[in-house]
Amino acid sequence: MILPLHEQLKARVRTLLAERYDITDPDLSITVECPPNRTLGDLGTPVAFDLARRLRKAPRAIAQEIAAAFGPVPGITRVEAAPNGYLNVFLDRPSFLLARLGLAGTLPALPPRTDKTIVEHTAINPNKAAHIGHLRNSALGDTLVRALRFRGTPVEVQNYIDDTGVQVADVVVGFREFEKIDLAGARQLAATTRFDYYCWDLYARVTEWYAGDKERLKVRAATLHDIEHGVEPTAGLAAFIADTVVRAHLKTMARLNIDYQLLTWEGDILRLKFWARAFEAMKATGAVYLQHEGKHAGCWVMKIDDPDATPSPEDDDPESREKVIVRSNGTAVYVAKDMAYQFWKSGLLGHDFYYRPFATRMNGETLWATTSDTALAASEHPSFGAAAATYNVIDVRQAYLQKLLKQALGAIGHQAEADRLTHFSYEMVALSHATARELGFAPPPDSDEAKRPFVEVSGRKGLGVKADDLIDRVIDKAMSEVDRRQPDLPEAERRRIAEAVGIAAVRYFLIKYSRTKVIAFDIDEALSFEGESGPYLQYAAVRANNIFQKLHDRLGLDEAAMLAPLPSAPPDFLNGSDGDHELWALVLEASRLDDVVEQVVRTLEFAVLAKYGFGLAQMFNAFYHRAQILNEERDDVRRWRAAAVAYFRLQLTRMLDLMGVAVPPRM
RNA sequence: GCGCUCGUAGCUCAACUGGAUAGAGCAUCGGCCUUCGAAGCCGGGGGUCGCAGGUUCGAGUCCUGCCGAGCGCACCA
Repeated sequence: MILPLHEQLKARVRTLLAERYDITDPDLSITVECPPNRTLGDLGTPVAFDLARRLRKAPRAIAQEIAAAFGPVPGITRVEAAPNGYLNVFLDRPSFLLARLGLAGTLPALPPRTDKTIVEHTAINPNKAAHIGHLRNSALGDTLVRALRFRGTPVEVQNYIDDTGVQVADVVVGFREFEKIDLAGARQLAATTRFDYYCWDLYARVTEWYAGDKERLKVRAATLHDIEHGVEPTAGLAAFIADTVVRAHLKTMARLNIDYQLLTWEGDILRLKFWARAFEAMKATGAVYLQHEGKHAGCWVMKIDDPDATPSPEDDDPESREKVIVRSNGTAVYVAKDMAYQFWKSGLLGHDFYYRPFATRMNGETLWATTSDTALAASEHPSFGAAAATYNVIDVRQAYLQKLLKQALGAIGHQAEADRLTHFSYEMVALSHATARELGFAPPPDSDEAKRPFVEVSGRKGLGVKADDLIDRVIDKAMSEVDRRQPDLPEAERRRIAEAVGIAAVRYFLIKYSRTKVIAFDIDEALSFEGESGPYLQYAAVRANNIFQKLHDRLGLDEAAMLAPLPSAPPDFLNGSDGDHELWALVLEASRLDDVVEQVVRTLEFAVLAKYGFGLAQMFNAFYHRAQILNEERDDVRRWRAAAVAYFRLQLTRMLDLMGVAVPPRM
């Protein structure tokens, strides 16, 4: 872990700037970087560049003055001004490594974080099986949760269930209109088939059915009305479908080590009249007002204060600067429910759900769900909602609505909460043309679709790759690789390994791309276990494990015994006395995990985490080929190498855990 | 029409948010399994960073204008 040293370095530079140049500017930011190679230094800062104009001196001269005045700082052996003006710092290698392995000294701790943070992710309509687009959301969301927890932030993970929307209504229509299946029939079906897959196909058929005759949309409207108002038998059937599909989604996500603490059901928000509360707050603060004129006459509207969010395509008339929140018939629009939900998340609603146990989490704890039924309500439950900060993980197409949410918080007088609401936006997943062709989704040759750079996934059309199908394929492929390499292991063990490898492949694939980039999903790439892939990272960790395993098996040396003498061992080899800094470079790179996590949380760019893990694994693999441990005869060299490998393994394992990936004993 | 995002090697993507010689994977060509596992390692070839200006010690990164692509902008959800 390197961040404590960053802080020490910054503090020292700050003090020097104050002493020598009388610069006490509190917002002067001192950035600490990692120089491109170890001969230049271990940490570096371009601070002299920032001061060059202010001090009317060359950056190099400033860097030299700072270096000369630097003085002793624990953990730092040398400070140097590079010819180009960088101020570079060299660390005390042995004490750095020993402290991080817990063999000597202590690590300075960073202040604890206490602000409760809600992360909402997944939020798949509970009317069909999950597809790869949903997986991107969940993989990013879950990695965010893990990253926040890694740095000590208390997190509450929620999954929002839209059980009362048109998508569920459409499947209900399918069951009743052309399958003629009632609740009892649906139960029967759920007991005997892949219910979420069945709904996937049915949903696509309903979409086609509507397209055949627009009049049929009236059936949807009536169904939606019955669901919202609890009219049986429609409402009961809808509830059953949503419940069953949600449980299927949970199972799918659990395969990837993704789970939740609370399911928030839209139906409960409706029945508990959260919107009425939110509406009162918005009226009271003037955030919404009744429009009397123009095309929005009779509607309650909210002013859009951001001109780039003009909702009307035609022109810039005054009405286009407002968003309708309550229609002239008195019903609230879609985003209104989101506002009520968000007010609750931010602790501003003054009203709470009831809660019921829903399932058991992967760690054995209870997965809770909201309820509006007092008969189901548990008398004791953890407290939910009312967070200091919120992340909503939703794809970029919802950016406009998320902006409205933020504005609503500000408009009711809670700018601080608005500032701490983050829309974690990411681009969608489409299919590469090659994969679309392979799956039988190729668009007609001369169509507009065929000319686009990728083929769009559409749940509505049943066009896409189901999450479980992808996971099955990737695990099957991993299984055949494991069978080849580990024929002596029992089947169940090989299966466990294949699952771990498959998860690594899928999860790495889903976060390796920048979130602003559309993923043109390519099945061959997703199934690849070579090069920049999850299994590559696992493989490096497995190799590191094997070294210690072999040390134990062949020489009877366990890790502790191997490393214990190091505090009194000669440090020359780690210090690069032979001109080789490869070992130290590995240690330093491994230590950067906390720095990377900070960057990732700041920018929400999880591709950076993926690349870091890959680069670290690459560094280890190169080292592994060049340097022996088992057969190394120089005792101190062998022990320092073992120490570096131990630290690398620790850090890479932590990094993989941030992606929900485990390191198998073999693979 | 307005807004957001993207354009970097044959393909898919990076570049620590303005820093040191623009790097990886795949593909391709050539080496390395009697030494801790070849899901690996080493090396070669491959670049007008979409185009044109500008800002400054420094620009793939920032500003402006073009070109190309994607997405969004309802009294839908």
